Amino acid sequence: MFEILKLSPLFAGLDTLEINLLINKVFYQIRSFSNNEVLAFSGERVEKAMILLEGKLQGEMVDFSGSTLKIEEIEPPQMVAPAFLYGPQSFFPVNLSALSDGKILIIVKKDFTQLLANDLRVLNNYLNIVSGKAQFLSRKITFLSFKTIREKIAYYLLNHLKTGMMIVSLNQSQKGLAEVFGVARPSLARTISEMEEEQIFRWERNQVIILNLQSLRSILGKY
Amino acid sequence: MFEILKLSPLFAGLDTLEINLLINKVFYQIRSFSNNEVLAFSGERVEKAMILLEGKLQGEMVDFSGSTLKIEEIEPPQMVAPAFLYGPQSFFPVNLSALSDGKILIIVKKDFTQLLANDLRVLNNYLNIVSGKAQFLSRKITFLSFKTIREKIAYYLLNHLKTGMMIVSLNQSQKGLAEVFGVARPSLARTISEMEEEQIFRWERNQVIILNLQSLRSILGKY
DNA sequence: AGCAGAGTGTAACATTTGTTACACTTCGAT
DNA sequence: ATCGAAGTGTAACAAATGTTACACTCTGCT
Repeated sequence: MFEILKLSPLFAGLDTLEINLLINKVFYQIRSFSNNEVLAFSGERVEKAMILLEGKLQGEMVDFSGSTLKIEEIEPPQMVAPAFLYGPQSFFPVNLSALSDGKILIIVKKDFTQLLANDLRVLNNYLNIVSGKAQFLSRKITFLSFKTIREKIAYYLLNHLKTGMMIVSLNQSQKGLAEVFGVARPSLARTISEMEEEQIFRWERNQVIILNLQSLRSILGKY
Repeated sequence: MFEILKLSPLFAGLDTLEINLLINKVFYQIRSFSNNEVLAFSGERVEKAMILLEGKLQGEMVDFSGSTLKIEEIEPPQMVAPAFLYGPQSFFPVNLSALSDGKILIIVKKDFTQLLANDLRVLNNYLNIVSGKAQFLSRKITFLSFKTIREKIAYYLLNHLKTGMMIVSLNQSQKGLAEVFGVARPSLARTISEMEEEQIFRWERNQVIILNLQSLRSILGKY
C-alpha cells in the first residue's frame, strides 16, 4: 500500500517508511469495493478523506430530474473530492460509484487534519492539491466568461502561443476543441473560416500560424 | 491588530491572546500602503500570505491588450488571494491595487505554513477558506454550463426553492438577476414572459410562485 | 491500391440572444 | 402629493450560434 501512496501527490517527497509512520499515527481504514457499487451519494456529507488505492471510480452528476449527467473519472492514487473535505458546504457534488473492483484508504476528517499537521510536507502537498483545483476552476471560469466563439479562439491561441513564436501547435482536433469550447463543431469551423478570411491566422491541420497578432489581441480588448 | 484578526475567518474561534502567541512565533511584517498604490501585478508570484487589516483593495483583471477589465474588491479582515498562495501556478491572477490608504499583515509562505501547522484550528480555518473558494467556483461553473436562459432560470429557482414550498422569494431585482446570469435584461424579461405564458410560474415583484414544478424540472433533465 | 472511419469545409435554415427604444409602474424622498 | 429615479414589459430588428445535411480530405490498415 505504501508503495502506491508514495506515488500520490499527497505524499510526494516522502519515502515509504515516512508514509508508514505518518499513517500509523492516525486511525485509518481500508475498504474494498466491487464493481458498480455506489460509495457515496450526491449531497451526502464528506466526513472522510479517501484515497483510491486500486480500481477506478466515477463521479456522476445528478440533475434535478433525477437522471445522471456528466462524468468524471478517478484513478489511483488520487484523492477523492479533495476540495470538498473542508469548506462550508462539505458534501459530495456527485454520486461516487465504482467502475471496477478496488480498494480505498479512508481516514476520518479529524484524523486527516492531524495527519496534515504532523508533517509540513504533506500539509504543503494537500494545500497544493486544493489550491490547484481552485486555480483550475478559476481559469475555467475566465474561459467560460468569454461569450463569442471569436473570443474563445483568440484566448485559446494567445494562451498557447509561446513567446516569440508565431505558431501554435494543436494537440486537439477541431472537433475536440469545439467540445472544450462548449460550442457546436460547424459553428467553430465557420468562425475559423471567417478569421482566416480576415488574415488573422492560417489554420492548418496540426498548427495555427498567426498572421496578425495585433488584431487577435484586440478581440479580447474591449476598449 | 489582534482585535481585527480575531474577526477574520482565518482566526475564527481563537481569542486575542492565542492569536498573539501564534503570530509572534513566526516572522511577520506590517506594511502600510496608500491610495492607488499597486501592491502586486498580475502574473507575479505569490510568496507571502497577506491579510488586509485596514483600507480597501481591488483586483483588476488584465487582458491581452493591456486594458483592465473586471474587478473584485477585498475588505478587512479578509485574506488576499487565499487560493493562490499554494498550488502549481501560484501567481496573482489580477493586479492588486489600493482603493484607499491602509495596512496589510504579511507572512512569508514558509512561515505561514508553519503557522498553520502550529494550530489545528487555524489549519482547519484555512482549509475551509480555500475549499470554500473551490466550491464556490465549482458551483459557478455548474451554473455557467447552462446554455439557455430558460435553464438558468430553472436552475436558479430550483436552487432557491425551500423544500415543500412553492414560493421562491427574490432578493434581487430582475436587472440584478440578468447580471448574475450574464445575459441582457430584456432577454431575461422575455424568457420570463414566455414561461409565465406556459403556466410554469407566476413572477411577481418580490417572489415567484411555482405553478408547475414538473415542467420546471424537466427543463434541466436532458433525458 | 483500396477501403473505412474520423475529421473537415460549407451551405441553408432555425433558434436563441442581444440591442435599442419607448411606454409604463413602483417606490422613496422632498 | 408629486417628482424623479430605478425597475419592468414589450416590440422590432440585428447578430450569433445551433442544426442538419452532404461532399470532401486525410489517415491508417489490409
